[in-house]
Amino acid sequence: MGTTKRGSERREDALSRERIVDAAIELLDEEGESGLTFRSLASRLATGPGALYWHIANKGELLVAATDAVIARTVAQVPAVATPHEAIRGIAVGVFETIDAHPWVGAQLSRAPWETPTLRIFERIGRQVQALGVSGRAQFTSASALLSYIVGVSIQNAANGRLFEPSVDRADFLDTMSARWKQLDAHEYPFTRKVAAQLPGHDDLAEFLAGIDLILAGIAASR
Amino acid sequence: MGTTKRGSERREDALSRERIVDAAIELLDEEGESGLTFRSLASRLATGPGALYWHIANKGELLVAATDAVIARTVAQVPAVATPHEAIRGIAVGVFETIDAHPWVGAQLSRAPWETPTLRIFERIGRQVQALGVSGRAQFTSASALLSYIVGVSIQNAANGRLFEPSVDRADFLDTMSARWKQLDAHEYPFTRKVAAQLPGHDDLAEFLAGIDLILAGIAASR
DNA sequence: TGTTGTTATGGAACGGCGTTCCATGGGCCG
DNA sequence: CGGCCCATGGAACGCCGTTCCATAACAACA
Repeated sequence: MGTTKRGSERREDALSRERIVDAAIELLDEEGESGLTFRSLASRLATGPGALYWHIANKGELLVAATDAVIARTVAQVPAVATPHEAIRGIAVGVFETIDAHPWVGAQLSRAPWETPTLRIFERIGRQVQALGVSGRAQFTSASALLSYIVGVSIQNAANGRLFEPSVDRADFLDTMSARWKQLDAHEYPFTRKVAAQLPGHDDLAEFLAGIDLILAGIAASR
Repeated sequence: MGTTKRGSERREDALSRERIVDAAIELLDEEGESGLTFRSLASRLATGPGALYWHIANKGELLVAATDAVIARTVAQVPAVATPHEAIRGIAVGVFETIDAHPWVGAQLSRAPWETPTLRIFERIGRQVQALGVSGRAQFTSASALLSYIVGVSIQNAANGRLFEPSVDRADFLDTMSARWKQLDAHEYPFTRKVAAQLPGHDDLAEFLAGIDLILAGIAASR
């Protein structure tokens, strides 16, 4: 692996771990997860696949690095607010929107759990859980329940967006889904059929935050 | 695609969608997600890769079918209990244990959301939410919050199990993780470092159920 | 400035993947 | 018995991640 050393200026177009990771993020955002290959990445950087391996061990490491770069930016941008409750909502919204904008981040978070990206989120949540006054052992429980919920819902949400072509807009998508649910077997899926009617006009982010409030209410009730 | 027709008995070793899916499940359980290839599957069924495509459109469909078979078995085996609260815990435990035993099921659930397997779980949860007395619009919110939490935590848990070789046992795993967390930067990760001490002796399933109770407490509080 | 050794590059090649193609065989119906 | 369609399975295509290695760029020293 390469450690670019010395203050001396190497060639202008020199590769570096950072340049590679940035290009990978661009590629993932533009072409989706399947658009990132060592060949496409190399061609974007005007080099060959072999050269990349001097800076990065394998594709897994590349994906972790790309995810970490994106998540680090996210947690850094969460606005400071007055109450822990609001702060947790802020983190939740940040993660939700990040994964919505970069669906590959979600997939990566569940594929490689408890890597640095996950820990960044966990840490931010944990501090606020502490600030809520949750006692010792319950801090871990509360923080990891929130983490799992936030990441879990965000992934589901982002995956939904890719169920149909990007051209299909949100209202049409919900209508299609609702119609499909209504055609399910009446005996096997009574509940799903009933709530299908609620699907159009459904606000994912609001629903998500309502879930956060549910969990926070639970934490408060059992404090 | 093939529709095996007629009551007549075809050759003894005839392929069928069902035989293929069963063999795929075996392969996934024994060799993990990367162990399932059309070639390995064909050789287990003593045929060639091309023959499989008569019964199954592509690998995605195969994975959905395999996941659905496993999840269907799971929801069918959830024991009947007295209260909706207990019933939801029962479903949660069933899903948790299924994904723990078949980690590939978890990956698949988040990759292809709102396919039949997810709907099966959603339906069971929804009925119990209804039985809890949750009112109209809140039913959807509550059921999908529970679904996301249950699937999200189960996936994280199963992924943890694959972080190290299967030979490493659970206590060693938690010790290693705890040690790693304690070495994080003191200024950037104060919370994570503090709860690292709680990691050994940590009971994932109990923690998971505690989170369920948190959410149910929240649902009850806001009913 | 010339020489030497390390750092870094990038093209070629390897094995394996999902998928497609197509020549062939088994079983039913006229 | 002959024709036909369902079903089979092996070969081939184009891609992937990764490895290998010849060689270019650069730093240090004579």
